Amino acid sequence: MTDKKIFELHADVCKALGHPLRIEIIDLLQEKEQCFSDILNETGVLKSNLSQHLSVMTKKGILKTRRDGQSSYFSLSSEKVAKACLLMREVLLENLQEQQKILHKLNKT
Amino acid sequence: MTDKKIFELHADVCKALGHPLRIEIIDLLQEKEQCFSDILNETGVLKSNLSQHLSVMTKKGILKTRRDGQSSYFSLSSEKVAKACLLMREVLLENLQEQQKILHKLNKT
DNA sequence: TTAATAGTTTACAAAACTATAAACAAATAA
DNA sequence: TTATTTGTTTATAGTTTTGTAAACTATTAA
Repeated sequence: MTDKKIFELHADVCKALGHPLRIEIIDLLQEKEQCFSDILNETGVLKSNLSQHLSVMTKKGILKTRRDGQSSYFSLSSEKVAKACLLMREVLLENLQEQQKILHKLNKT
Repeated sequence: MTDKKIFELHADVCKALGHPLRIEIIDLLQEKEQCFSDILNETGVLKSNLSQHLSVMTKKGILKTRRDGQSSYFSLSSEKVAKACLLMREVLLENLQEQQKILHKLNKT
């Protein structure tokens, strides 16, 4: 497989995390598998919209899904997804702190 | 800060990784800081396009940039960016292997 | 069988993203 | 100063993503 193809697929995986609702879903799934209706209640979006976002993440290999009777269950495909997501959160929080520091310094002068 | 806002900012950081060229750039910067023209030579895109993509990542706190004379230098803002990116790459590669296994099984039957 | 529940898929308009080209700005060289 | 190099910004057209609504499928209940 060419590097170019790897970059595309890698970007696709990252892109699958690049939406606020999908980040919220990843957060919900950190602890344990959840069923569709629970995620629906928790997030409060339209069911069609939720289904689409879950589908995006499942297709890119971020989530696993299984059906049990009438319910669909979703979970993180790998511990690594959770870890990567946590690292990105930390990068964000560190940047926010950095910005706060700069603002604080500006206020002092 | 509300959870909703955190999800948005977190998604923004992830989204900043969600493009093949930007993944390629992250790869280039793993080892060490690089200047604009080196990245330009390595990637072979238009300079305006490269500048835009570098700007996206810098604005979202993925990259740091500094100017030295005529040259601009870019580097990863944090070791955590590299680690998160590596984890996502591993998720991708594991998924690809999984798909290969399934294909292999199908061919056997 | 018929109705109800739980999700998924499709269609489509609005919004966001991307690549190209052209204009622009800053630093160095002539 | 004027020209050149290095990179940034802006404008724009084409593409992709997104949210809503409606149609659809599969499972369970009556």
